[in-house]
Amino acid sequence: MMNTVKSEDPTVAEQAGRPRVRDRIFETACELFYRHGIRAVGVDAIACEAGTNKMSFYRSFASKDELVAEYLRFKDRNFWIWWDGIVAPHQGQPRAQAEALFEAHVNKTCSKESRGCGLANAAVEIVEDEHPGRAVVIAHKSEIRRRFRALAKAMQAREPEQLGDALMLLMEGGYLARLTFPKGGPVSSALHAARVLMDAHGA
Amino acid sequence: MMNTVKSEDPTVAEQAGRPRVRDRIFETACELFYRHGIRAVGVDAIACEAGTNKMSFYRSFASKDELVAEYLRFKDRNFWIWWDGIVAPHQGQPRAQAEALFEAHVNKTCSKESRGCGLANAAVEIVEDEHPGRAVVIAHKSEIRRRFRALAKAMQAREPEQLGDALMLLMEGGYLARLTFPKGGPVSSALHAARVLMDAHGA
DNA sequence: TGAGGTTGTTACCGATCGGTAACAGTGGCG
DNA sequence: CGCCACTGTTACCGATCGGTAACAACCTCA
Repeated sequence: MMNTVKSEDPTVAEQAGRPRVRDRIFETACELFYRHGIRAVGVDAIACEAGTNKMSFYRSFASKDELVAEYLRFKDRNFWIWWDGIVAPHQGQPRAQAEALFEAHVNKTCSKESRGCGLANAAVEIVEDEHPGRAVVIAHKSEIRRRFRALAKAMQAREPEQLGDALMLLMEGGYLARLTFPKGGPVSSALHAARVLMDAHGA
Repeated sequence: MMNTVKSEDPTVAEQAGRPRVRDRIFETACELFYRHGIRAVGVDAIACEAGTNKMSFYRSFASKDELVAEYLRFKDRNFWIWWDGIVAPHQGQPRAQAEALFEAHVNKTCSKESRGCGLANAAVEIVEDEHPGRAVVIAHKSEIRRRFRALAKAMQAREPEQLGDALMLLMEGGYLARLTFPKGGPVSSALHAARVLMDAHGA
């Protein structure tokens, strides 16, 4: 009754050795949400696609909105892991970091499976302020802005806030454009545009 | 029985003196779709908000998808009327035209009621290729790209395709950013960024 | 062996989805 | 007046939405 070796504490169990049902559901939900949109995917569809049923779903998640919020937090975490991984090899060289970011961004966004940015898409779909996912989206985009501005400042660019915002607009625009254009869309020009902007700002 | 003065031909009636029900429904639908999103608004809500009922709705529109497509065509027409109106005063001066476009874009997108671009939002919500609205969105965004590139070429800019794409990314990014940021968001920097880009391309 | 926790299964809830049938009322115009 | 187009009303359809109750099967571990 006291301490067994595994899975006694629910909070520990949630992040550790939890068998698989919850993980399968979550993984399936992430893919469906990203590919088809949040509102377009129902709880039944998620559970079914994950090889289980709705009841098991609600044994693992309090509500669909809560799952959506968790999906968005997952996307957020992954994004910054991606960002940090791109930036790391060029530590202390903000200009090179920005270029690497845009090169990776173009590659990622041009890939066949890309449906833009899941968090940006959620910004379109989730309008209600009370939705638990809305705060995640806002925090994510605010952090992007902050980092781009910090990057511009580190480059010692003239008008770093303007440059940072401009870089962010380029990236966000690429995500959006990917939804209507196939691989050869305007996103392809993002890296070039970013370079031109940074040059012009003396960075 | 032959030609009376009004409303004998259904196709004429549809675009001319049709009393008001259809128009009220359509107007209401446009506002609700833009404010809350397409998937979030049901037929019942539209009809009710327009002061009528679902039956009258389906007497005027073949289906919700068809109404959505008409909404998007409406947004498309309005956009080009806006664009042409901004561009007209600076005929023959492509650089001034582009600047006027971005100034107006910033103003429009920063307004309190703005929810970005209805067509871009639809690009997120409508995933199915068969949806009658999807083609409208794709055509709209393709035309935007074409016009920006043409504008860049008219400026005699270096690498006009790249500049045109970059300007488009800036504008689209502004639409997207508006969904997460209040008035003072990154959109504010769009005009400045566009100027810098055009300068750098020798336009 | 026995107990507890995790699953699968089935049926159900009220609400809403997009869409339709049938009928009553109303207005304009010949 | 009488016709007819338009509108409102009500009730309904099958499907799906998010969410729950109750019970049987299972696996693990003591």
